[in-house]
Amino acid sequence: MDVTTIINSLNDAQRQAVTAPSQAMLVLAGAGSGKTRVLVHRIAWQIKVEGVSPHSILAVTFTNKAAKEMRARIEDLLSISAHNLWIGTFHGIAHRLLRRHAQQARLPETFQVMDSSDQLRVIKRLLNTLNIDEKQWPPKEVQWYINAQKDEGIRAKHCVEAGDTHERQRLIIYKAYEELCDRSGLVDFAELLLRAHELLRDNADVLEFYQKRFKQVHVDEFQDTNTIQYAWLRLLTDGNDNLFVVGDDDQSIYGWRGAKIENIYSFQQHYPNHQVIKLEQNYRSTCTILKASNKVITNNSGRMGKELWTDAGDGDLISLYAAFNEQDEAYFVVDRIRASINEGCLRSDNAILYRSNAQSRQFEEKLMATGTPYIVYGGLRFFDRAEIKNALAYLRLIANRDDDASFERVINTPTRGIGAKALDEMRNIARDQSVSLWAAAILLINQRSMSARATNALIGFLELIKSLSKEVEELSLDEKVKCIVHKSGLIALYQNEKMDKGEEKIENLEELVNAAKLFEFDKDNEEKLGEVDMFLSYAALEAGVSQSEDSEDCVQLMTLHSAKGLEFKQVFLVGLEEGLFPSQQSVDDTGRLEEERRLCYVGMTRAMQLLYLTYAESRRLYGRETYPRPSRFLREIPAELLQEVRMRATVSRPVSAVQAKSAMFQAQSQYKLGQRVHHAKFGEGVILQIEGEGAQERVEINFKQVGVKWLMLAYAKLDVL
DNA sequence: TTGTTCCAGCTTTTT
DNA sequence: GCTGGAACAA
Repeated sequence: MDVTTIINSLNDAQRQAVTAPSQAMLVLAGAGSGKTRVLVHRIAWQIKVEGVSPHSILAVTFTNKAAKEMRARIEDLLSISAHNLWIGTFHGIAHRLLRRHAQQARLPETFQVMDSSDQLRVIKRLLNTLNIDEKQWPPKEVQWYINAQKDEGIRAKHCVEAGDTHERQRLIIYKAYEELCDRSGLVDFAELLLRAHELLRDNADVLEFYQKRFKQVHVDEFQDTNTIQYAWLRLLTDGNDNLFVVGDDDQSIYGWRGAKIENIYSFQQHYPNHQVIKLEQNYRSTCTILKASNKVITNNSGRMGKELWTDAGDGDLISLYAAFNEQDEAYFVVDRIRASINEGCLRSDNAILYRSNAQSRQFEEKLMATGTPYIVYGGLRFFDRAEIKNALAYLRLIANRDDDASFERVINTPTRGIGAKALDEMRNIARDQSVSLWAAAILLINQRSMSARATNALIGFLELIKSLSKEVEELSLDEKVKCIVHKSGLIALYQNEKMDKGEEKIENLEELVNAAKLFEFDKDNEEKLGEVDMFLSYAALEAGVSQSEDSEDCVQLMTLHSAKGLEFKQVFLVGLEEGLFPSQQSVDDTGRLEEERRLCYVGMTRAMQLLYLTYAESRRLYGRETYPRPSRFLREIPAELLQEVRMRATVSRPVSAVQAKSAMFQAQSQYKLGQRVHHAKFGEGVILQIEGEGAQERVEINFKQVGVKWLMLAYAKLDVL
């Protein structure tokens, strides 16, 4: 293996980071500076040059996508299978540790991972049994509180008793929730992390084992780690000085869910021998885009300090469009996107980024109306869909009859005459005798206290699960799922539902069977799990095949948060208005406002070639017309880097203003209406219309061969005939 | 058990 | 102004 393949493609700073001797290292990597590249090459370097066994390397990311990408790139670079390399998300790694050491973590071998909606259900049920009013204690808030405590590493027993009644009540709920989860072997996301931390903290032998095993520990997006994640990393690397972290304080946008930028500062204290390397050369954007982004982010205080630069040219100015309203904003954006597509851009070269999900609708409508394929990221994930959760609950219940959450979920889905009353009875029995709902159901039947009809319905359900268990025993995973989905009556249930919706659900269930078929079961997995359990964990920890992963070329719509880590040729950053972006809730809190500003920075630095910023002068919000002021972030961009696409003074008379403007541009343009031109690809044609100015100037041409097209003059190389 | 009506709420989101 | 959930009636 030639070392040069690992370091040749790197710049000086990158190479320095990759080839540094083992020590604590903080790589401050600006947007588009090759962050993942450094991580991948660092790991490759350690394996190939330092002779570290892949077995001794740990790499932690935040998303499954990032983990997958990193693994693929390492395999690609080294042409080896990175199979025994531990690369995963914090949650995935924690899960693995807990499976391997369930006993020492004081968990049952069969513990189940809950996702957030499972957690919410459990909390609702808990409040119910505690006779606590949901009005006074919104389950969402309780969930938020519990997770926040766990993210800080705080157990109920650590909280100081006393305080006001509200405080005390909250603690009672937290405590009861912990007990309930322990009793039924349920682990939520935050618990995975906290438990994994406690496992290492309280078991010297386990800790020593992993400290010895992991010669090198790498962390991606370090600025997004929360208290407990960082504490866990410190335990793991304690005394070894082998923590290699990559992050960007300017891209920390998850403070609201517990991420601590401070971890970057603490790192420097906790690892006194550390080295800091800044990656400031940007390989993504034009100089103009970088200048503007740098300028915006300098308004934040307490930065580590970092300024991106590039070899690339200035590129086009940033376009600013003041829309009349949100409709007009959408028209403008879609119009520009279509123009770029006509010019040969891929649809997926275009991204519309917004602050909040609700904003996507206008753009969707306009894209739909023009027949432009698009994809909206975010929203409901595959394994979060109700029909999928129902099917998985059957699968769970068959694997483990004491899984109360699953039991409750499917006992009357589809409806089989077991109502709230019977269920209440079972819950009471289960609580009084500390048994599972399944056992309680059997006791209830034997009591003969219910009507014959209810009893029979209950017996029917238990028999169904029993017979399904038997039937499914010998089948392959996908056949199991298929059988369960049909025999449980789920398919029949959705067939009777109102046409369109039910059909989609059935399709999703079929997709689930397909996912089971494609699921690669690793027999020698380190967690020592069976195939079904492995699949269930996968369902809980991975987003899964997001909404029909059509690889069709699509315009990309997403929130600024989900755009992190991505890049696009053309970016439309929309809704730049006070109250929307920055959001209303953050304007009077400096800390939160700075996070909004980082979000803006993230958004701007996604753009490779062209950046459009738009805002609306009037916007319907919650049914009311609002007249927001342009976002303060716009004022932070130097005017010389901006070009206004529409004069603000023309608001009152939009129609005539546009006409006047187009007349004005026609006069300036080097092209004239009716002029004959030649295009390299489309051949000869005649100019029908001219619009825009500067980089945005575009013309409509009637080509002899290919018909009428809109072309951006900045791209199109036209010869006047 | 199902359908209707009424009412609150409404950033960002991965695991 | 719309959506989802809960409460209620039939």
